[in-house]
Amino acid sequence: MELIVTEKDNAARRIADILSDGSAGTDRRNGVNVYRWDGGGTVCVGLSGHVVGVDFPPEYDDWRDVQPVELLEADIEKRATQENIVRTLQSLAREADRAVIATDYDREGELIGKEAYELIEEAAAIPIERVRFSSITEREVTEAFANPDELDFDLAAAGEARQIIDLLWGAALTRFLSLSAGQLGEDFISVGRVQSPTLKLIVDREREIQAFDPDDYWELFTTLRADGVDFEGQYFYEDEGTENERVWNEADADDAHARLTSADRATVTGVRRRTRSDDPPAPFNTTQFISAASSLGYGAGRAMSIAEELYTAGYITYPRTDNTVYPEDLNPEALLATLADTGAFGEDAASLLDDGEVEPTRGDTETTDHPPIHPTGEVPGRADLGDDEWAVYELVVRRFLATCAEPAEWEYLRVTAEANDCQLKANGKRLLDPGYLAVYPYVSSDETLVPDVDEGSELALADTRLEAKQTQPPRRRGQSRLIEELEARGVGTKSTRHNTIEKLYDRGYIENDPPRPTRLAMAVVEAAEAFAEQVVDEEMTRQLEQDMTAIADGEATLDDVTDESRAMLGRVFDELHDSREAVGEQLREALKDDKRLGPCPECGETLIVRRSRRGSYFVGCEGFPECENTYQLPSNGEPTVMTDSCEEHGLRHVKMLAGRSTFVHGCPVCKAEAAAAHEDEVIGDCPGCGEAHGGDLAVKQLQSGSRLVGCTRYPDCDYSLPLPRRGDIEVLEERCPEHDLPDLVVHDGDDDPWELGCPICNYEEFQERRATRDLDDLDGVGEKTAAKLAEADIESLSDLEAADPEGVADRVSGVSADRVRDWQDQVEGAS
DNA sequence: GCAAGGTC
Repeated sequence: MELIVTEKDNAARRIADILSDGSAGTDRRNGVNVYRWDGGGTVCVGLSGHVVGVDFPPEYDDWRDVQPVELLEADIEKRATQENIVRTLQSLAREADRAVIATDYDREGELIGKEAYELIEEAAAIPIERVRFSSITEREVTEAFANPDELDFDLAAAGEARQIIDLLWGAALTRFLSLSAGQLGEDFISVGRVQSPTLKLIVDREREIQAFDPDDYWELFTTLRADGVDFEGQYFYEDEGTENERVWNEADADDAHARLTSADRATVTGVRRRTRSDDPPAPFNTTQFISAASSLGYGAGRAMSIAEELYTAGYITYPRTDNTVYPEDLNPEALLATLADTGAFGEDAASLLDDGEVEPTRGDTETTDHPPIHPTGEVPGRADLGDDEWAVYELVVRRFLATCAEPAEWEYLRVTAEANDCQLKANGKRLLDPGYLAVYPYVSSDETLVPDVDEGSELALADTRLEAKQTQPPRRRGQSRLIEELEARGVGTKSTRHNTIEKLYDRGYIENDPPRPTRLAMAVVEAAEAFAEQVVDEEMTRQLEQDMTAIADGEATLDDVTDESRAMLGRVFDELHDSREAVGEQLREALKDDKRLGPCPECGETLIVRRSRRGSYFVGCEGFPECENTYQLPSNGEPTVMTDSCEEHGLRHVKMLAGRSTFVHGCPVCKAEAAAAHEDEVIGDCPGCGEAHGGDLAVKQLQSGSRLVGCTRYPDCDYSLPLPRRGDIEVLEERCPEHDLPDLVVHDGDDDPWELGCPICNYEEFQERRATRDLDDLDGVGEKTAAKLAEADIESLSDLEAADPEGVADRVSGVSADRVRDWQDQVEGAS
């Protein structure tokens, strides 16, 4: 029997399909898909990326028992991280008489291949070959299998060196900083070769913003008119041969303003017209896809998770790729013809075919990993996808269409004029031929109208505006700009950059969007700059890339490179040794800063977020025990202190992080004052007390900001029904015939009022809805996944909540236990 | 409970 091993299940299925000519059957072993054909003579199994990982021996597990520097001398072991897959691979290997490694054609793929190689070798003494192909098409795959090669152990060793260096630096320095600051729980302080330079990029920009000193300047605009058309003219002047719009001196600006205001005509001094072509974009790699999706309002992580779903469903190609050149195998005419038969893109695709020969654009990067992201021949209908999935799918299709289209042609018209010794200019643009813009509406095709005028003609001039402005600090980069920057600097990979940014959010290093660094992040970067400069410097990645190339080329060994790296890290620890106290103090102070709100209204000391002995959060005064002032916080979520603050109390707002149900609590003093001013309004009898006690139900507002309908005998009776956190609650005259309670209405800003109705009926409905809400409300569950889950009797969110993750993973192909746990977290977050 | 890299 021949055993074929691929990097992922999806690739295994497609390769089995090609090599078996569609005859392969599927069975499952330990919850892993195995594809079999040739009467069982050939089997194909997919890994899930790395199925083994590097780590220190267990005796190094306790952070307090081990000096971080001791990790430098520790052995590094490989251990199975995906035991089901390892077991399946090894049992198949024992049945096989030869094996073929068909993992992805890149460095990490070679290492994953070597991991499979060693696992097979451990189980059976059989020959093992390697095949390489850069896209899973019939021609490439059959050709690769007809000419098998050997595994490239040097290339795999380059990847292993990276693993070892990343683990050593990351673990040792993370432990050192965490220990020095006394942060040992889940709030440890992490650093790493990729995350720390990424964080420094954000911190450096913040430093520029903080150091920025704005300058005043003025700009002047006026309305010009010719042939009954109004257009905008902007004042400019020439200084040493360059054209300037900004006037840096107020007296000069006032002078120009006076001269333009006193003029009512301008004479055209120049007309320049030129046409320029605007080339269609290159095919999508991961970074450009994330960037385009961001202009549709999707964050990097969300865009990638939708793309993965579309890929798993078979609608688009693999979404993690650096390649921006379509492979030879891709026949754009054939794909356009397929799309031309569909409703949504039919006309656009057909129009491109009508234009004659199709020559797709090429980007700068041609790699062997995967083709650029493009639609496959399987086209979903609009009803097969949710709104977000469709929007992203349409983006991928339209990008493909755009790459097959002609350039757009623009005409630019520049008119200059003179009025009372002042020069004015107007720039117009007109779309002569839309070209690719006709199929790619994500790029603006807005025109600016400037009428056709002749040199020497007269324009009417009116409405001169003098605008006082200030130079602006550099902007914070948004997630997609950061990812583009990381790619340009060679930091991280196509598969990890978006995760790195999410990790920075999770670790409390950045907040908001565009991300800004916390005080902790500033302190971590400062500490690293002072003592372990390499770990925040992207130069470390560049050096590592060079070293890996040397290993891959046989010019250095894994030991040469890792020994040198160990020595360098050893020198970092020599420096750090004496500074442990100072570093710890700096980090602890920054951590506190991130929790400080502002002055205590009682004593003038500082209010800070604290945690009670029972684990709940509250706001207390740093003047404790002299000042015992405290404020409650909501019970759900982790509090973080935001940068914007309450004008009345000068206190920073508090946000409660609770996954999808994250919300802004605001100023705790305002909330406490509102609760104190609120009078409980009795609306009926309490059904919880029974007749004996005769408690009443009232609309209550708590200090924590929560609102509820609860019993007036609280805490003796704790009957309560939840109410929304936002908006004004109005109690109506109408009463519920069943519960004898009044209907409630919530007024929230400009939106239509929200009719809650009777609070008991409303609560019952809410629970009902929650129990039956559709599964595909969840991130990462499309219709196909929902259908597969239904076969395992999981049809609602409450079914999912009650399910055993391991059991689901065993029964449903393509769904892991971790994935199920993610979904369960989402359900919990939403309730 | 550390990293980064695969994958889901």
